[in-house]
Amino acid sequence: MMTSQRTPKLTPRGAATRTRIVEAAANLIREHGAAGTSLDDVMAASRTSKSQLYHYFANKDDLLRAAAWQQTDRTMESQRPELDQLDSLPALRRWRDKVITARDEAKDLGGCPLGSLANEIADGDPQTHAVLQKCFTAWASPLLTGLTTMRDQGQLRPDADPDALAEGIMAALQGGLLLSKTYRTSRPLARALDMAIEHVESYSTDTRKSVIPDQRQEL
Amino acid sequence: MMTSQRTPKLTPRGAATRTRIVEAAANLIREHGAAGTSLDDVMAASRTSKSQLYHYFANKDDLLRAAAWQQTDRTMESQRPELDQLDSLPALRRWRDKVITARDEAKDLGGCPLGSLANEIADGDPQTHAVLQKCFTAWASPLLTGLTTMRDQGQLRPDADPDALAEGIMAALQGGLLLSKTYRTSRPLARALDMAIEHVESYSTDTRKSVIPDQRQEL
DNA sequence: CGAACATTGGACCATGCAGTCCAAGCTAGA
DNA sequence: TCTAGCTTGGACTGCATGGTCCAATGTTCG
Repeated sequence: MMTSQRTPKLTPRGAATRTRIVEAAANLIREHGAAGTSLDDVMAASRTSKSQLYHYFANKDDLLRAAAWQQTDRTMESQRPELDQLDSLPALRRWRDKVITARDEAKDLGGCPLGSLANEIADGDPQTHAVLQKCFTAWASPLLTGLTTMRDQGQLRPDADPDALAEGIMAALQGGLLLSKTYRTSRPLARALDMAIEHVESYSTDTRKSVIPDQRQEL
Repeated sequence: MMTSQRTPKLTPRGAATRTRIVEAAANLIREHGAAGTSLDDVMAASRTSKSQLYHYFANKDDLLRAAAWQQTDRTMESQRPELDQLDSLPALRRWRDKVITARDEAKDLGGCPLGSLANEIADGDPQTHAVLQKCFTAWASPLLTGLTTMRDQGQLRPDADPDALAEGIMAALQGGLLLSKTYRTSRPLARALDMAIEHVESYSTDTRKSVIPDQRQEL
């Protein structure tokens, strides 16, 4: 009822097939985009038949939505455990490192699978559009939680807006991934994330490393 | 020879037709993406026939490349004159305002036409990929120039890296546009650009408004 | 004028695609 | 065991798409 329209009984075998389909679709979409992935491709990659696709999903859009969820889960999973404990500047930096490493390892695959989808789907089906929003929000949620904790614990000044900070980090992440995908280097992503984290740091109450670090040297 | 393979004579009439095609293609791509734009759509929108398309362009990819250039030109044009004078913090803020206003006005159209293309084309034809890189570089170039000037004039500390700063701003811009497209508000874009500009500001030598603005209030 | 050549119209083709349909196989519970 | 319904195979349809081809029509220039 969430991703599929009716919810047939779903025996173990059926559930396994459904999972195989979604994972295959998510992989293909990550590599070739939604428009570049045909149902025949999904069939081949998941060793299923057309009737199976349409047994478990209402249509291609429905499958796309399921794949988006899957991709979100997978992405977040790949950033754990760091993702779940983003409540200090060092923790943010560790997460940054993990994100960059992940990109390096999967460099041949495009940038952010969610970003690609969002760009591609943005118009079209409003239902799918809503799913994309939720995916982004889910992804950003640990960030928001961590930043809120930091502020409440006094690591960040009271006037720090966790919501704005989290959104800034997400934007840096997405933009960095896009540029990294285009230029085929992790450098843009690294710079963007550093920028975002320094931005958080500028709200830090720890004056030891508050901004204007070595301003002395050029006075 | 730049976008088209052979370069036939190109009489005034031919040049006009070619232009009509490219502009129509760029518009359609901005709205529906590259994959979502068919040659028939382009034909209809530009009032041309298929033989005309293939007379002026080798294939769809070739047309896509031409449209990317066109879109870059158009985007940069829409940000002038601010774009050409990004050599101070106030100038950067004026540019920011213009970018956000532009997005507000064309809210129904997707985010960054170049970003969408980059995301879509990233794999596929390496020639097209190269064009996308050049487009981004061209767009960022005024930014780089301005930041370099700022550093050389002493507005920014000597250890400021104009290249890194420019890339950070571009990432914020792209990511902000993507999120704004997804959430249908300019807020993410505004926040991302503010973050990037504050980042530049953190390298400012003007101590009057160097970061840690009103840290007093919570001590 | 007449010959190159740029330009245009539009029929045509092969292919790939999403989506439909029905009959056959499998499984679980009564 | 028997049956209801979950599960699967795969042929088939209708359509859109990128790309080809050729003949007709302008246009330029010697």
